[in-house]
Amino acid sequence: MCGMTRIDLSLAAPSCSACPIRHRAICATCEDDELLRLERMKTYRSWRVGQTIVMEGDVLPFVGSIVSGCATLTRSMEDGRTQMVGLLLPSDFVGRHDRDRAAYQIVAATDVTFCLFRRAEFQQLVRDTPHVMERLLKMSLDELDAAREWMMVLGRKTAREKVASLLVNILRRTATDVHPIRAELPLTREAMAIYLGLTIETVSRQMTALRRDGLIGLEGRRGILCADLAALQAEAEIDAAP
Amino acid sequence: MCGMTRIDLSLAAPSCSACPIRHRAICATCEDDELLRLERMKTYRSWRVGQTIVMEGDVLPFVGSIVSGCATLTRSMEDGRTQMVGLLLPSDFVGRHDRDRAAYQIVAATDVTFCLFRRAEFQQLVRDTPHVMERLLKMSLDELDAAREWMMVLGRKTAREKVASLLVNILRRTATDVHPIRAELPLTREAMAIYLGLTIETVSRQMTALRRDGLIGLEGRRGILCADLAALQAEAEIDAAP
DNA sequence: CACACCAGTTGATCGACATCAAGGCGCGAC
DNA sequence: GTCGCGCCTTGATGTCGATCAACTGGTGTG
Repeated sequence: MCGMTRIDLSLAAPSCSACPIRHRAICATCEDDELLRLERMKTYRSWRVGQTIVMEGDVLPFVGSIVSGCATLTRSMEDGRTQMVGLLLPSDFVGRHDRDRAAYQIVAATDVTFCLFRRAEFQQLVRDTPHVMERLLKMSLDELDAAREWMMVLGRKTAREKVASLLVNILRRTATDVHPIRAELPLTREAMAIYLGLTIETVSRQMTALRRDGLIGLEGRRGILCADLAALQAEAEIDAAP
Repeated sequence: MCGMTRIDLSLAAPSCSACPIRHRAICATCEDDELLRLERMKTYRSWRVGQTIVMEGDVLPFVGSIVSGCATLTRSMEDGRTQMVGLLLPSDFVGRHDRDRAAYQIVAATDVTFCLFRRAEFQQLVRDTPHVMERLLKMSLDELDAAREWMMVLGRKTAREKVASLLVNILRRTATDVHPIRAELPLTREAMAIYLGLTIETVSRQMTALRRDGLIGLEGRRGILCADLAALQAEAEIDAAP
């Protein structure tokens, strides 16, 4: 931290129509005139890897979408035990339109850029525009389903299955479609451990074991390769049906 | 099951204005004229303890609210490992207005009564009535927060903390306010284990240990007493701030 | 170049919870 | 009554992942 060059990470917000998350984020169902309203409301803001965006309980005067990069939602107990409860990737929505305090700590897992709206303005938009509210509802219900899937992982899977499940998720969401498929892990081993309810050492051992068993390949610290996603899915005990 | 008397558990639906969950369920923000519309749409239906209401993947043509009793949402892996992902108590909402298949198995944990709406009709209601959609959104976001709290329990808490956390939740939601406070557990030891990612035996041992340590009292199989909820909360490592 | 530092890996040991097994208690059937 | 059956408790043993500890390789620094 000390010695880090202080820089302005605010960016001029580009046009919504050229936005990489235009068709997946909260704005997916908006018409051109509504996009104009959004463009007048929105602000882009970026954080460097490792920076804390908000602490648990802090006032969070914004809501918004991840445009690029990756951030984590975590909760901590007084003795330091920490659990990740959300992994934010591009197009994911952050914050509650009806609450002004963050229930979770939000940290930049990589350099990350958000498209933000002031809470009060966004709340008005939601009330004026039923299809935006419905979009928000749909995205919230999808997140709830993801959280429940994750509860299965945390409650019942072995360490090997947990690690395989996380890798499958990341490969599915971010992999290139060349063969073997390849993805860049947005998480350190520590963040993976916090995600999975494990320790760093166990994550590391399971990664090594999956590589030894020929299920994945490792390229440096962050690169993962997979020649047979179905085999890795089987290891994760994920139902074949998508 | 065999030999069980087959009975009709459908009930005439009473007036919404006399409904026990009138001010907490999806209808909480409805005016009188809207209640009339709901009364024309709704059907009451009951299930006996232990009955499966829907299986994972089944078509679920209804959505609705729990009026009385308790039901569980669970997911299972092919080898039989099972995790509870939702605990439904009176006023909780079940089903997605925009999906017609159940993502989870739903089972009656006690005798249970639902107030149901046909999916298509309910979806129309939601689209006609923005404040109902907002209510549904708020309830979904609250459920998401509860799921994330639960992820902390599953990922990081010890068996003792897990059991204490569950007891605190149930005492807070259903206890009488006499002293010592008292609640009826809506779950068997097995259901508690499936909720907490533990085995029956571990749940039983932790219940015994909490009783031995004077933190709770047990009355038969289902009754629990607690003279000092703050002490039990401390045991659960729940932040004091509500 | 030597050094520190950090993320990650690997090994040895420990302990919490799972597993396997036996027995208790309440309750309905006959 | 007593038999059988669910649900629960308790005990003995096993095992997976945590913990403690040492080490590696890459990167930045004086």
